[in-house]
Amino acid sequence: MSAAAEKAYEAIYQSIRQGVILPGARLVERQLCNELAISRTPVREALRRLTAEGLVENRPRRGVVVSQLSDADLAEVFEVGVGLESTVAGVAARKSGRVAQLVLRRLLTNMREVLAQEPIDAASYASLDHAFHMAIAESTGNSRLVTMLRSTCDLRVLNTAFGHYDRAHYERSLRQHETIVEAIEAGDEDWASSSMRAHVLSARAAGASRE
Amino acid sequence: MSAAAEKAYEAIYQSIRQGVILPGARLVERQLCNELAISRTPVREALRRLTAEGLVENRPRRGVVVSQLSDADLAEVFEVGVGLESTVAGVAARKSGRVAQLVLRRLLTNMREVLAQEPIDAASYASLDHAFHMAIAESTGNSRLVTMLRSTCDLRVLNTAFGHYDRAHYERSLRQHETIVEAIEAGDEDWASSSMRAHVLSARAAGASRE
DNA sequence: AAGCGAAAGATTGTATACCATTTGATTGTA
DNA sequence: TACAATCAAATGGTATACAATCTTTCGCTT
Repeated sequence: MSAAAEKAYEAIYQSIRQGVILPGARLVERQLCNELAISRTPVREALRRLTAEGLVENRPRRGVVVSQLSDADLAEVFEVGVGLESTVAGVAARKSGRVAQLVLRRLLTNMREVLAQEPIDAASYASLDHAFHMAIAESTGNSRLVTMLRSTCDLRVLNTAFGHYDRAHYERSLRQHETIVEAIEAGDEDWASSSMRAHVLSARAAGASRE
Repeated sequence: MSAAAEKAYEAIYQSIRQGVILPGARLVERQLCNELAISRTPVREALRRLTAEGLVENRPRRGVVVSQLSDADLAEVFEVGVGLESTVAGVAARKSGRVAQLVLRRLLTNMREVLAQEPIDAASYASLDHAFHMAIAESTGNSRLVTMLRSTCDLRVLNTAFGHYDRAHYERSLRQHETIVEAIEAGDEDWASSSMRAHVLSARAAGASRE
């Protein structure tokens, strides 16, 4: 994907991630063309890529809309996440190198700083959490795991989940992250895998408790 | 994706799946247009979708080629597959319905028929194996699991793996399939998950033994 | 003869024009 | 007033034309 198409993808992607475009909003091709000063072809290409990644949905002949995460969708994401994340953590324990582990440590430090504030900046924590999980995935050196995790470990998912977190939830989340890093550094596959599994399941439980 | 684009996608997809177009082959847009009697726009759309799914690779300004599965790729696929497939089987044990289970039984019967022949038709078995794993994924009702499994449970992967199977390997594979179905029918999540995990790991071992 | 370079051809990337379908409004009728 | 039919505007789908870049080939120089 090159120049114009990449530009369109980045622009739309960031707009969705940062909430400039809200879920349910319709994306009109010609409108995006005007805003980005490019033609429809690369815009369409970007939209198709976003469709493949699940950020938008394509209703044939009716345009694309930013996808909403229904409760059913969240359930699906967690169902996938439990298995995928624990696999990722296990592989990371076997394969991650020293530099990747330093990145994880750095992210833990940043998370602690966010939780030291009052009130807690949920968006910042979500962003760090996302970076944390993706960093673990990247440390496996398995590009397929990275790609798959990207679609489940979505910032919108995290923001939705964290929307109902209280301070205790955040602090538990941080402690779990610390444990996961410890397990990875120890190279203990089972420990890493299990603690990640527990982490995801507790996040699901915290999210579900709002119902 | 509609009409022409869908037609292009199906045509190219099937050509790759059925080996009409071999890995490494270059796909030239205008050429595909002539064969399919449509314009470049839908052809390009199909190619981008195939790129997203990993069947082809896109070298900017240099066209797309059918992706080759290197040994490293196979290792990645199995690394993902071990976790993903066992998750899928576990969910299927919890959620799959009667009709889905009948489909699985039917596939087992077909596999037995293929193995009753001499020599074994590897392509037929690979096709059934693919259908079997996808059927389990679909029985979970989780569209994200289905999408993800599609990219790991690729026919080319299976054909590569089965390329070195002997009769004993095939028969072991069938027995494992039978066990998995039994576990799913029993609604036993752990059993289904574990037996699927064992199944994938033994397939990996059988493939690796050729080195 | 071998190697380098430039030009021509091929191919992808982008823009735009045209067609088909959907959507929404307007008008006429019950 | 409510409803339906029809027409117009909007919008996505497709085709094609143009631009940028890569590849190959042919010719020149050493």
